[in-house]
Amino acid sequence: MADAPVRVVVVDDHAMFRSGVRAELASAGAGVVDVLAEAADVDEAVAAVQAHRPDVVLLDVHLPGGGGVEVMRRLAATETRFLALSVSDAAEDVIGTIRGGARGYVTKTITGPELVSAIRRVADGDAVFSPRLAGFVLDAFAGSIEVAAVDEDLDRLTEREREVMRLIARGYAYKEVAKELFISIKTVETHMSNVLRKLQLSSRHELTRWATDRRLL
Amino acid sequence: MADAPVRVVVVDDHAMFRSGVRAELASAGAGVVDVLAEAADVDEAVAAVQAHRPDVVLLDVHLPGGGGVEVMRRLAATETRFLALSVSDAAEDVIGTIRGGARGYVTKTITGPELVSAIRRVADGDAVFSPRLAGFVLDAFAGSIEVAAVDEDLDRLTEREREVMRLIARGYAYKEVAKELFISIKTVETHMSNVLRKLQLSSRHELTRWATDRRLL
DNA sequence: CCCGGGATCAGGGGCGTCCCCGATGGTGCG
DNA sequence: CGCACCATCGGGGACGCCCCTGATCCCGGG
Repeated sequence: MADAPVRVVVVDDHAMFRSGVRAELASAGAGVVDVLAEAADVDEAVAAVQAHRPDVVLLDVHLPGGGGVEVMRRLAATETRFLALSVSDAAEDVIGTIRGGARGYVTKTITGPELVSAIRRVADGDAVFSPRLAGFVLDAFAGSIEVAAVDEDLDRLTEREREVMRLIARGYAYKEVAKELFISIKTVETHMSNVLRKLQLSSRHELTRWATDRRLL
Repeated sequence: MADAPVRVVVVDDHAMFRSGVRAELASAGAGVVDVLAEAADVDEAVAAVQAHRPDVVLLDVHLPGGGGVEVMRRLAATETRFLALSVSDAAEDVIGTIRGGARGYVTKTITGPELVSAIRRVADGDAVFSPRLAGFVLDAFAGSIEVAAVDEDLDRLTEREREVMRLIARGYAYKEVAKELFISIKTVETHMSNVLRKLQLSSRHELTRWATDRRLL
């Protein structure tokens, strides 16, 4: 337990959240986790890591300047380990981040002590996932061909079509989607028609199953 | 690793499956897991456990004579530990079995070595769950009030209503449910109307989400 | 400058969903 | 026997879903 402190850089675009992380880590006691620096976007993150050479980077997934994946790409040469810390538990984000090189992925619902534990385990070379995520991360790697096919299909959707698709898959009625996106019902119908055609599905029910099977919600 | 062998009774109504379990456990080597007896229904299981006093009972959930839960109820006085082994990963089965006193629950997709490991861990007093199941078992206990409420709601449905409910929740159209259950569409509509009213839901989409949230599929 | 693609919208039609009303027969219970 | 409950079915209606045709606007590439 009384090893050398783990040296950490915290990357997140919300200052409030960075403060919270810093406070939680500090309350674990001095000499357990040492926050060397913080960063709020991709450029700052790269600079901070190159300057401080931390053991672990706590990395937000959604980050101005390209996201956490971009940070990892530009620091691929270093031997720093990345622990993704995100509000999202969508498969797109998780799989993408792991592929980008993260050694772990936990959601922001994590408690302070759990985070400390996760950081130490990543520093030791372990992979750490939130319990909910572990299962489908393994599934995704077991069936990685299928995941690739999904991404291909998903790429054929436009941004607007993806928005509509997500809401429909969650059970929104066309009317509700229209209100949510400030567009007409008819426009929603058009987008949905395109979505179903591009994904080769024939009803919103199949879409729901398609999306839940792939944890896109 | 070289502790005393774990003494086991295998309970399952399929002889073929019992043979498979026995073979897999034997291939782990002599003196690791010792299969004392097999049983194919509730009465046999109770008798076998009382006769052999095993460390662990490998217990199928769906069993003629009342299911695995009944076996555990009638053996509650013993200090035997139960490891449920089932094809089902439905929440109803998992939660019910755990409540009945099982110390673990693994699905039949498990490999031989994993099963050996699971048996040893249960014998040592650990709780063992298939990765997919661990998450929602914990969820269920965290929100056990809600689970109780679910069961209460479910109990208010008749058998026929539950059948219809399951099919609808899986995305079947009324017409398809009718064909599947050899009844008229109108009857399906009546049942669905009752289901929605009893569960205080207002659409088949809410029903789908309700069911998937609780893993009733 | 035209052409393609994306986003927006409209009308109309076929079918699915969900509700209202009502009806029949079976079954168990006091 | 009367009564409650269940399963079964029907008509009809309001609205949702999905498709088709067709239209406008904007934007970027050849």
